[in-house]
Formats: sequence, structure tokens, C-alpha cells
Amino acid sequence: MCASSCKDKHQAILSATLKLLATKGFHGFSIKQLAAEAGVAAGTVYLYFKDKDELIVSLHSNIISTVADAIFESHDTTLPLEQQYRELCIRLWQFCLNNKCMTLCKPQFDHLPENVLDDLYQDTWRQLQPLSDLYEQGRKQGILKNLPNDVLSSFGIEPYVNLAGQQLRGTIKISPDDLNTMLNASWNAISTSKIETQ
Amino acid sequence: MCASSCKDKHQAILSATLKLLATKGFHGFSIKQLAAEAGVAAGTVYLYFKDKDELIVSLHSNIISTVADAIFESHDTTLPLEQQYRELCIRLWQFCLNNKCMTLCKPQFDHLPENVLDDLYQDTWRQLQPLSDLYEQGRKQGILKNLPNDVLSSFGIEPYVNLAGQQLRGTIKISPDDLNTMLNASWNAISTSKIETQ
Amino acid sequence: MCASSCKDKHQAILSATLKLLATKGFHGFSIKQLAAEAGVAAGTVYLYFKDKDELIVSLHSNIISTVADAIFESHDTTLPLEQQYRELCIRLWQFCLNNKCMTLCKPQFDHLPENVLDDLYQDTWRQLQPLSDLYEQGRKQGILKNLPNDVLSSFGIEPYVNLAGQQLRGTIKISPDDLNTMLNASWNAISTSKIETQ
Amino acid sequence: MCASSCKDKHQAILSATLKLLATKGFHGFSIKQLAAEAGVAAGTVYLYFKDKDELIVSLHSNIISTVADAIFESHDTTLPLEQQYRELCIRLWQFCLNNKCMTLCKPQFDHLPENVLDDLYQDTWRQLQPLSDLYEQGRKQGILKNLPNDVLSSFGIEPYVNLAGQQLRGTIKISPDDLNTMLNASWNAISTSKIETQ
DNA sequence: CATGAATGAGCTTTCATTCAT
DNA sequence: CATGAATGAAAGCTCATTCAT
Repeated sequence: MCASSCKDKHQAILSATLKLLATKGFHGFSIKQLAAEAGVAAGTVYLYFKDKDELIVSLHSNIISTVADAIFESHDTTLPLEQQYRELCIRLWQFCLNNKCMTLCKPQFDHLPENVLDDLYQDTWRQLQPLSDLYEQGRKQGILKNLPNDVLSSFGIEPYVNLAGQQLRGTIKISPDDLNTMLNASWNAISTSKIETQ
Repeated sequence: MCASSCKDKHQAILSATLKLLATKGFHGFSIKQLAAEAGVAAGTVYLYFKDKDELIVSLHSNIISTVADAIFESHDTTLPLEQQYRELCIRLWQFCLNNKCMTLCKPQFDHLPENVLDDLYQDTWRQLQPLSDLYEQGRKQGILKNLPNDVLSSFGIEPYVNLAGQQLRGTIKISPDDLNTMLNASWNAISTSKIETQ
Repeated sequence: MCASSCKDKHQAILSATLKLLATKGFHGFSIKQLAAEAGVAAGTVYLYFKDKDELIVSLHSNIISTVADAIFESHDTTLPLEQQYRELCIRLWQFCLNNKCMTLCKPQFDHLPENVLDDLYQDTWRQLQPLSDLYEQGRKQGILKNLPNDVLSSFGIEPYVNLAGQQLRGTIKISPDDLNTMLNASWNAISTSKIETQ
Repeated sequence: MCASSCKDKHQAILSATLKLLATKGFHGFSIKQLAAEAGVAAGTVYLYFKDKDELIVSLHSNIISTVADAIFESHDTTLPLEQQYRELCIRLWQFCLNNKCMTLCKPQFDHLPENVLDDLYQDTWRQLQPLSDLYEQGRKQGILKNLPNDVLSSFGIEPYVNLAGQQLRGTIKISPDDLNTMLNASWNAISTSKIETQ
């Protein structure tokens, strides 16, 4: 009796939150609007989430795990590191373009109260363990530059999310050729060796 | 009597906005707090800015021009492109570390209503003209990858701001050695040529 | 199966109400808390009581009858009036100290909507009939001052409940000697004769 | 410019609070109703009082000081203690009957959260210093029973407030003769000496 | 120009009550 | 009988904005 309903409402609220956050941003996002969007009463939100903060944190975790599932699917650790990395980037790019709301939401989480941020940070790297492993291995083998995970991600991975967001907003237009060049840029940034580009 | 006072109040309000935005974020600050911090009455804010949005946009423009002044100071277009770029990155890094409030504020602007965002975008690239020129020249000479300005910035420049922010928040610690490696990463990402790293 | 259960639930709800009312007061308790405390579902409360008001009124009646049972137990109408009265006061004092929840709850009933109050008032004097009789008899015999029941109670009986409440809250400390003096005070207040005190 | 308005609004809010509290009790008392009654906007209440608690505490202090002014006016410490006390009781009784709202409000304060209560308690005895002095003097001279202030008040003073409240609500009717007898009851309760009654 | 008291819409959250199961 | 998910009105409180001074 609850098997469907419980899951449904919980998920409906999270989905509505995702949509509203992507559309209106943190401003112009209220519990009342959320309830309307999710098709439930305002009070119902509080049956599934302690308060607004918990809702936000839940959504973040949800997004990260969805991303992780997508980019680590068919991730093959036996392949050469470079190939692993490039395929990972491609899957991330595809994912971002196919999941507008998540792509637009993600960067909004970066400016929450400090204590919340810490939790999100921990949770994120836990779910991105395979990426963390890849970095570690690459540094050991001398293939990747000797930089902390955060730095490698800042130069290599995060630009994809930002650029996908801009493309989804219509600000820029990335061609398939551009994507290829971007993959090189990304790899050049973090690797010690260099491939001929263009 | 007004010549100074006018400028003073205007600037005082902008400075207070910067400080509060960096400290409390978008959600945590109100016009009343702002007025208190700026040492003026709440109503006075509306003599200098139409509304909160205009205030925010003004602050953004202010920040960008301050950054531009800092990173393009003693910018010498006769030097080799790579050197120009590297010095520019160094000055940006220094600037970010020395201007905590601006560094922490900057990414908060990325998630405003769309129409506001467009204005900011236009304004930003206008003020970063020399960077735009550098990209253009680099692409023509085959030194830089053939990618749009936004993409080059995403892989090359923006990571510095994000990482500086993290360092200022105490999340990460970048050593001088790391900085050197980052400069290589940044250049490798956008350039077509190869440098020996580490 | 119902014979016991019905009584049980009904009583469990009343007991939980008493406890919560004493602990948190009128404002601090909700039906949900009450249900949890009573070990039933929220909806169940409404099977036994029409609404919150009826629950409260029931509790009041319950308390009064418990008090009445306690203070009129072994009440001997053949003893001299003064002795009857004094023993009654002592039992009331003991009862209050031994029944913290009831003592702390009682005064909270004094400030309900008027219509509810009237019901409580009627019900109270009905259950305190022996006290009413005692007053009546005392006035007729010229032993008690010629004052309405409410007035006699206000000066003679009610102070015990209030003071017991203060003692239970830790605000004041009444010694056995004090109690003796209080018994005199109480009797002096309502009687026409006077005993030597202290 | 503010001399009138500021005082006015502050007082208007307090008066409206008093009225609503007396009429509807703590339940059925909301800031919105209060604002309507006071003829101001809801937000305005918060310009004069930090929150609801502060408003309530202020009102209490206000009531106590009004009562104190009334009952200690023309209070002559050179008269015999008994006469001082009796006149004090009479003024209290008159005050209560003439100030329905305050009389009905007063007992409602007795059931607030503990921390608030403590403040009220301290404040009350501070303002009732002359009564405290009278008790002290009476005990020293052996005229009053050797009981703590709270106990003496419970048996001697508080009944007047409670009974006045009942009379104002129409529950009971006290005749002038009754009042005289009550004055005796009150004095008999707290004094050690004997007066002929009735 | 500058003030800051006043506004009132809107926020998050709670809670008495209902009803499908 | 019993449940507890769901409701939605209403609570306390904040805040961008206005306007009389």
C-alpha cells in the first residue's frame, strides 16, 4: 500500500526540487512552489524531509549518485588510464547535455552555509571514489601531474559541467570537433605527457 | 560637499555589499544589514541603486573591473604569448588570494535570473578585452587550441578562481610547487605545443 | 478483547495528556506527541475524543474526581468541622505533592474559552459536594464566615494547590512547621473563631 | 516627530495585547490579530518588540507596575500594619474591578515556559517591594505568621485577584458586606492576633 | 539628499483533523 | 477498531521597498 505511494511522493518532491532549482535558482524557490510543482500539500514535504536544508542535501546526494552511476557505468579499470579518463569525460559530457536540470543545479550547491558544504564535499568524493582511484594511480605511475584531486578536477573535469551548462542555456555552442579538442585540453591539463593536437 | 559625499556613499554601499555577500552569501544578507554595514540609512541605498538586483549587477561590474585592472596591469603585449599568459595567471592567482571577498563573491553571480546573467556576460568580456585579444592572437598563430574564448577560459583561467576560493575557505592548501604545476596544467590545456612537466 | 483494550486506550490517552500537559503546557504539546506518548496512532485519539477540547475537558473531570477520591477518602462527617477541614487540607497537600502532573496541570484549565470554563465549573462543584456540604454546615453553625463557597475556597483551599505547584517547581520550600502554620492560616481565614498560633 | 508616534505605537501594541489576552486568552491570540487590533501592520510589532516572548514579558512588567502604582499610592508606612494591609487590599480589590483586562490577564502569565517565568517572578517582587517590606516588618513584630512571602501572598492577596476575575466574568457576585468579611478573612489568614469577625 | 518607521507580502514550519486502507 | 499519510490553514517572523519628514 505504501510501496508505491511512499516512494512516489518522496521522489516527486525531489524531482520537483530539481526542476525548480534548475529553473528559478535558489531564489524564487519556496516550499509552497515546490509543493505545487510536486502536486502535494506544503505540509507533506515535511513528512519526507526534516526541513529545507535536509531536502537540499538529499537532492545533492541524489544528483551526485546519478552522475556517478552514469559516468562509471561500463568503467573498465583494465584499460589504459588515458582511455579510461577520456571515456569518462565523454560520458560526463553526454550526461550533462542529457540532464539539463542536474547540470544547471549542480553549481548552485557551491554556495551554501559552510557546515552544509562540508557534508556535501565529503559525500561527493565518497561517491566519486573511482575517479579518486584513477587520480591516485595516475600520479603513482607518473602519468598524471602531481596535484591534489581537487586541483586535477578543477582543470580537467569541472569545465565540462560549466560548459555544458552554458550550452544548455544557449550562451555557447560546442561542435563535435570542439568536443574532441576539449578532450585533448582536459587530458593535456592533467597529464605529464603531451599528444599532438590539431 | 556632494562631490565627495556622493561618491563616498555609493562606494560605501558597494563595499559593504561585497563584504556581506562574501561573508553571508546571497541568502544571509538584507538591505538593513547592508545599510548598517555601510553606515547609511536603509532608504539611502535606493537613492543610489534602483533595487537589489541593480546593486548586485553594479557590484559584479565593479569586481570585474578591479580584477581586470589587477591582471592587466603591466601587461606587455610584446612578450611571447606564453609568457604573457603565464604572468597573467600568476597575477590572477595573487589577486584572488589577496582579495578574499571578491574571490568568494564571484561564483555567486553565476546563478542569477537569466536576463541578469546575459548583461553580466556581455559586460565581463568587454572588460576582459585584452584576454580576448590574447586568445584570438594565439589561435591565429596556431599556438592556442582552436576553441571559443569561453572554453579556453573554462579550462585555463577559471580553475584559478575556484581553487583560490577553496584555499581561502581552508578546504585545500596549494604549495608554491603546486602553483608552478598548475601554471603548466593551465598552459597545456589551452596550448598546442608541449612543455616538459615535472 | 475490547473490554480491556477500549478502556486501556482511553485511559492511556488521558494519562499521556496529563503527563504532556504538566511537562510542556498547553502550547508545547501536539496530538502527534500525545499519540506517541500514549502508544497509539494520531487518528485513534479521535475515536475516543471528539476533538482536542473534549480531551482537555475529560482530563479535567478526571483530575477533579481523582482529587475528590483522595481528599474525601476516610472523610468522617461525624468529626468536629474544624478537624474535618484540617484533615481535608492535609490530604489535599499530600495529594498535590504526590501527584505532580495533576498539580501542575490544574491551574492551566483556568484560562480556557468561557463556554468551556462554565462546564468545568459546574462539574467541579458537583464532584466536590462534600466540601460544599461542609461549608454549608459551617456557615449555618456560625463556625465559618458567611461567604460564598467560591470565596471560602479561594482563601482556604486554593492556596494549597498553588503553593504545592511552586514547591514542585522548586520555586519555594515549605517545611513541616510551615505546613502547620499554613493549616492555621487556612482555618483562620474561613472560620469565625481564632486559635492561638505560634 | 517621534515624540508622539513612537510612544503611541509602542503603547498601542501593548494595549492591544492586553485586550486580546484578556478577551481570548493565550490561545486565539496571534500577532496578526494583535496588529489588526492595534491598527498597525504585522511587521511593525517587531520594530518595538524582539519577538512574542519579549512582548509578553513587557506586558507583564507593565501590568505589575500599574498595579503597584495603584495599590501603593498613598501607602502610609506610619500607620499600624493591619491598617496598612487592609487599605492595600481594598485598593487592590478596587483596582481589579476597575481594570478588567489586567485582572483577567494576570493569571495567564503563570503558565509560561520556566525561563520566562523566572524573569517575571523576579520582576514582580522587585516592584512589590513595599509589600515585601510590610511582610518582613510584620513577621519581626510578631504580628504576622512566620511564613515566607509567597505563602502569605497566596493566602492573603492572591484570592482577591482570583475572585475579582470571577466577578468580572459574572461567575460570582461579591457584596460590600462580603468584601468586609473577606478583608477579615485575609487578615486572619496571615496575622497572629485575633479580631472579632461577624 | 538622507532618513528610518512603516508596510504587507511572503517565507518556513507546525499541527488539528480527516479518511482510505 | 486502528492506522498514519496527507492536508491546508495559520502560526511567528523577515525583508525589500516606500514615503513623510
